[in-house]
Amino acid sequence: MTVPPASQPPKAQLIATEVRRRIMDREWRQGDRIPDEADLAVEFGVARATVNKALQMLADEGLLDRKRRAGTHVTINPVRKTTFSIPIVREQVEAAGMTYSHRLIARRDGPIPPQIALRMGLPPGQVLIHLRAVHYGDGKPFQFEDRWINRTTVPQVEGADFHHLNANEWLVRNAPYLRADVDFSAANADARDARMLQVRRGQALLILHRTSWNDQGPITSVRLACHPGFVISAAN
Amino acid sequence: MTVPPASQPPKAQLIATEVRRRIMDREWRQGDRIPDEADLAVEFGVARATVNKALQMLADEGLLDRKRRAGTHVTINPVRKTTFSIPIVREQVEAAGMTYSHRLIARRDGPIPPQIALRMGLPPGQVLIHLRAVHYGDGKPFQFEDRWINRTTVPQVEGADFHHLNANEWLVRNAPYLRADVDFSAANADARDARMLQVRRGQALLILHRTSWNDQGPITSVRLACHPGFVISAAN
DNA sequence: CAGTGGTCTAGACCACGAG
DNA sequence: TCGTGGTCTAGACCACTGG
Repeated sequence: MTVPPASQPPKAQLIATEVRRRIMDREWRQGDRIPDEADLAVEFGVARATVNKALQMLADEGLLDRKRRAGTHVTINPVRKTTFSIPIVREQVEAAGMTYSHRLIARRDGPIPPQIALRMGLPPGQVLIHLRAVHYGDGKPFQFEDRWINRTTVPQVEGADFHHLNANEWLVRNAPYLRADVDFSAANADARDARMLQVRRGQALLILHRTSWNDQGPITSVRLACHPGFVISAAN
Repeated sequence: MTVPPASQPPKAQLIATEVRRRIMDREWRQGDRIPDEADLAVEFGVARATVNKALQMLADEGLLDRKRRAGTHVTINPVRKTTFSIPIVREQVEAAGMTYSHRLIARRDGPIPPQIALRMGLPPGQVLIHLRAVHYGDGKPFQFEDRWINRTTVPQVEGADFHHLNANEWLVRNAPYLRADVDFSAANADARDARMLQVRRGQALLILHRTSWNDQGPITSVRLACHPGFVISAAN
């Protein structure tokens, strides 16, 4: 594969693309072992480190399996990883050309229910800060948030005012996390969901549960009930 | 007594961890500019390339913003990217300790509805292969699949028998894709969903839409209706 | 313009694990 | 055991973009 003159894309990218093409075109088939880095470096006329970078990218994508000594193989079941980012509600609303607003419904201390305790890895009944809020786009409910915040790991939370800056944005700016779990599910709107989101009871809602930790322990766990029509997209 | 050097984690990892710690501990705050690669290389006693690798990892995580000339800054809104992989149904069922089976309900040609046409970027009404199948765990419905396959980009599909190997696995092995879209939403079970999944009408279902392309065009577009209780998890 | 990250190289040593 | 990928280095040139 020759690269005519000065190439715009980085060589590692070009090599990755070429390898992808060979896989797509079945020159290298599922399960096949491909040439080792040194050989490819010679073929492409680059340093081995460059080939290494290209192949690592493809391995990250899930297209290649790499093992020392065993070499690099085309993945049998190329179940590719997909990445997405949970959008900040406000940004999502504004991206849709609507005006964002939110309303803090309640903020009080309370004992965490078992399900939340399980998610956060805390003893059930431990008292955390409990928030409820609704996010609006052009005045229409967009997302209903039910959140628990652990003051042990985020002591500064005591002074935070969530009426103007919403909890998510405050946390994101004031309590960096190391790790987070997210899961998606569906649920029929219960009475409260229905009231908050102004939908009928039983309406199918996309539910997002998210829990985050720092090195001290769990920071926050939130259940987001999304208005129908809300869609989470990802690509790759 | 000499110190056994043998550092298990790669230096780039250690540096990434240390930088993460400095951000967590607010030594470097949101928006701050951090020292440039050359300085960090001196501080940590490594080559600049090693620092570069570490910082790129953190930038990929969304923790740092890097720009030429402007330097590296701690992200203001550290909205971190999350990665997940759509599990192969069979693997998911088996991971739960259940026995997987599936049933092909229908396979026939048909014109694609507008919504699918939009997703695939094909003209509405174009005739594709239309499949319906149900995936079971221990004989109980787990997922209901409604799929369209484009024989133009996957001519080999004509000879495929989806009774024994399900369409997803056949495609994954026989039609490598370059790009895929996924989205999540929620819907109330309609009559067909309810029948296929053996749930009551109106039950909230997690819906997954997935469309994939190769260099020839769209390969397949599928709607997966998941049995209640089904959860998609991601982490970071 | 010049400082900063982006990329590449040639060479080296090492760790893992298949055979 | 020893081939293969994992990682690191020191040095270099380049591309972008802020000031």
